[in-house]
Amino acid sequence: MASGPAETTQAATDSDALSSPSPTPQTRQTRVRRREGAIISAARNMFVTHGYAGTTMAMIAREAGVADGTLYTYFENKDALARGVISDFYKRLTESSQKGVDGRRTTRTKLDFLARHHLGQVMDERGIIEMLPALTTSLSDYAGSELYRLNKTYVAVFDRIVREGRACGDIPGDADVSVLRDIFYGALDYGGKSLMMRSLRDGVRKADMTRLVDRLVGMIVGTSSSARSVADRLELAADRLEASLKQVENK
Amino acid sequence: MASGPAETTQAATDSDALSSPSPTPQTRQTRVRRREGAIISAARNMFVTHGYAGTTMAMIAREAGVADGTLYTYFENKDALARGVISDFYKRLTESSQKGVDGRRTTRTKLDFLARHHLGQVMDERGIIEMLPALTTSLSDYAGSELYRLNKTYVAVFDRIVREGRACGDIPGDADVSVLRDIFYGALDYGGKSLMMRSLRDGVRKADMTRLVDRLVGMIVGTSSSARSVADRLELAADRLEASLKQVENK
DNA sequence: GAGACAGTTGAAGCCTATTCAATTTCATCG
DNA sequence: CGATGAAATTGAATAGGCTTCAACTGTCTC
Repeated sequence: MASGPAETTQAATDSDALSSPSPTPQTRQTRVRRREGAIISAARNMFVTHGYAGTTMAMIAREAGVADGTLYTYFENKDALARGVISDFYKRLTESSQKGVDGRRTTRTKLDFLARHHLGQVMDERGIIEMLPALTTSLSDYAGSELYRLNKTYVAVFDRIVREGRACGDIPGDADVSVLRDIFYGALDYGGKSLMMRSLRDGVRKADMTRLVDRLVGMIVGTSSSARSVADRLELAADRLEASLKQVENK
Repeated sequence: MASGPAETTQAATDSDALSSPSPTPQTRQTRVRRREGAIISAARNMFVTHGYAGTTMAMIAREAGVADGTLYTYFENKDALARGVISDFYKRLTESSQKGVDGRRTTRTKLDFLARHHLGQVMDERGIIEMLPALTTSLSDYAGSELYRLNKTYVAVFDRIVREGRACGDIPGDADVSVLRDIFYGALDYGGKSLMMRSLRDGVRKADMTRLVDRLVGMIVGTSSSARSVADRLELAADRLEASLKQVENK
């Protein structure tokens, strides 16, 4: 009881709260939406740091500043809450990916950006995506789920690049797009785990990431490294520099 | 109580029980080992059909024909039991992979076999490997675990093929083996999931698997499909024929 | 056959997801 | 401005599954 007029302190994560800068005239609906954001954010924090099994609903409730029971007015159960966190992740990932891809000119630089971005995001919030298998008892119900739809939307970013790249002759061969997609995302997910394991020993090595991405993208667009245009190489170098700078600034 | 002198019905999986064909003179030790096999086998069945979260220790105990408490004399807890199942899987996988690879002559046919074998095994016992993320709260404790060691032993099969292939000029380029490994297994795991999803709609398509494997292996050994030797192509065709035959015979 | 002991048992304890009756909040209306 | 009721919230009670452990059983040794 008590707890005052719900002081949603943690609500302001960064995703979609804060839309109305006015402090008082919150309608009930916006407050509810804001609280949902707080719950998802709290759940994400807990899941990322303690894993799915290691976080209790009570932990999430405490972190979100609500009572245990409140969680169940927003999500049917723990699984559904985890799915909500994954959905949120996919949405952010798709949007930022598409935005970054749109800012690149050539097929190679688009793929290069997409690969680095995917790796970075998945490594940052590792554990989010890894919850997925645990939530998917049968493939057949996953096939009809919202998560599957969101995943399809996300990988569509890659599919478009490949189709356009093929149309303008950048991507040789006639392999099915789905094959290239499997190779691309499979290698990135697996490689991301490898990179994290290695970074435990040797610290994060940008060079390792670059080697993987170069080889992978090189396998898809036919040209060997030496055949890249000067413009391409400059653009890629700029990308990498910016990424490194951003990392340095965050420290 | 009762349950008689442990009738380990389910024990005879195929892995490592049955070593002594004599029926009566079981020493206490062999009975214990056999029972451990029965428990792992029961757990595997339950995990594969109901998933990790969906199977209770009581279910496993019933399937194995033991009391709930007995499970804890063999495995510390549910997680450890799941790890035992995965260990067993890796051991069988490594052995059968190495055996198959040893029976192939060229780099390409070795890789081709390894890819198909991995895909087939992972698809058959899908869910086993997928439990892994749920059991790995922190990367750092995974790095020191038996599972990590077993995984390294398994992928060493691939590593050897690559090193030998490079030595005899079959594999061009100077990319780090770890990069190729990430691409190889990543693409197979991700592709395996894709194949299973698609097979829900269209039924299993051998052709889809072939497309993925051909492309993937082709990316590693440099030669394009047209440049393969006749002997290679014959051997590959024989492999595929035999695999298909085995499937038909099993029905 | 007695003693020792590894292996087994299953009911009890504990922890956590989930429910739900009671309470509080708040937009609306007289 | 207070009354009204729907929506939202609460947290104690419930239920179910993992894990423990004191008692028991079968086997081996002398």
